[in-house]
Amino acid sequence: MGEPRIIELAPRPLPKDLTPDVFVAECPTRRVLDRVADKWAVLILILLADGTKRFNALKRMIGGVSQKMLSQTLKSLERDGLVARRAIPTVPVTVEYSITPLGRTLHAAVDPLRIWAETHIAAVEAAQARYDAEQRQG
Amino acid sequence: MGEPRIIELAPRPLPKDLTPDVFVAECPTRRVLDRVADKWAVLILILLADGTKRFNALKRMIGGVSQKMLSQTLKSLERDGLVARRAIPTVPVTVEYSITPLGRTLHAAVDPLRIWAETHIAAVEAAQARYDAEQRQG
DNA sequence: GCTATCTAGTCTCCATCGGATACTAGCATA
DNA sequence: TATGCTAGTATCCGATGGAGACTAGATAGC
Repeated sequence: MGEPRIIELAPRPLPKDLTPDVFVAECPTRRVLDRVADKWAVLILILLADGTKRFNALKRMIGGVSQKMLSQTLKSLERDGLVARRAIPTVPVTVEYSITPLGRTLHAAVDPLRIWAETHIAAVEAAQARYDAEQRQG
Repeated sequence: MGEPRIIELAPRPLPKDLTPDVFVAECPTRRVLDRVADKWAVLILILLADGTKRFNALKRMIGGVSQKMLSQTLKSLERDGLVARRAIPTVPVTVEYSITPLGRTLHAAVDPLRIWAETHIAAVEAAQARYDAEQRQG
């Protein structure tokens, strides 16, 4: 239990061919997609793209995130090379998280998701209302 | 347990202001982002954007998906108005799933994620190897 | 002097989530 | 008669995620 899963070196079955394919469960790209299609990762990346932030600042800005998930997600993002962690030996110690160049390329792919949610929210809620009404009398 | 969670009409606290903000846990846009930043939803949308498909076809194409998650995710996507379900009364019954116009707008926002995973996989794996090596020697 | 507070987490407990497996119906095929 | 097809559902159990207590070491307040 001292070892969080992300530290474990998972046995990595080599892909049969060299074409990356997210639809193959064992493909490394699929593992990356699994990690990246994650609400906390998306929210953290969007915030850090806007500037370096400290742990508790992120915690305050992301409504509903637990310390455990924030800590876990940041560690994964750091391992994936998307986020950089810098500990400053003050008392108490402060830790700064910033986005890396690689992380910035992912942010470009991820921010449209936030935009989409914010612009199409009305259409989604309308669809849900329609669906629920049909279910009740259907 | 007969009622899956997506059917429940969750008590929906009204947002204090009218600005959608995914960082607020109670904001409807956040709920949408939570649903949409999901690996199965992403993979299903990408496949259906390419053409109408049947349940078992999707199951075969998406490596590692369980029937339960496929069925649940399709139902959610249908409720959100992103996917249309058509049951054809053959024997045995066949069911066709297709993407809606709204779903197509989301697909445009989601496909870059797949592209990103497939193009940056090498950089991510390199970062992971670097991180793991550092961890081992402290 | 004693207590509270700040930081960035970790630890433990528990509810929920997701995966594996078995099962359903009704007809076609071997 | 047994087997397979369809599109799921029911059930069990392990993995995941959230709530809250707890850690260190220095500082500020009473």
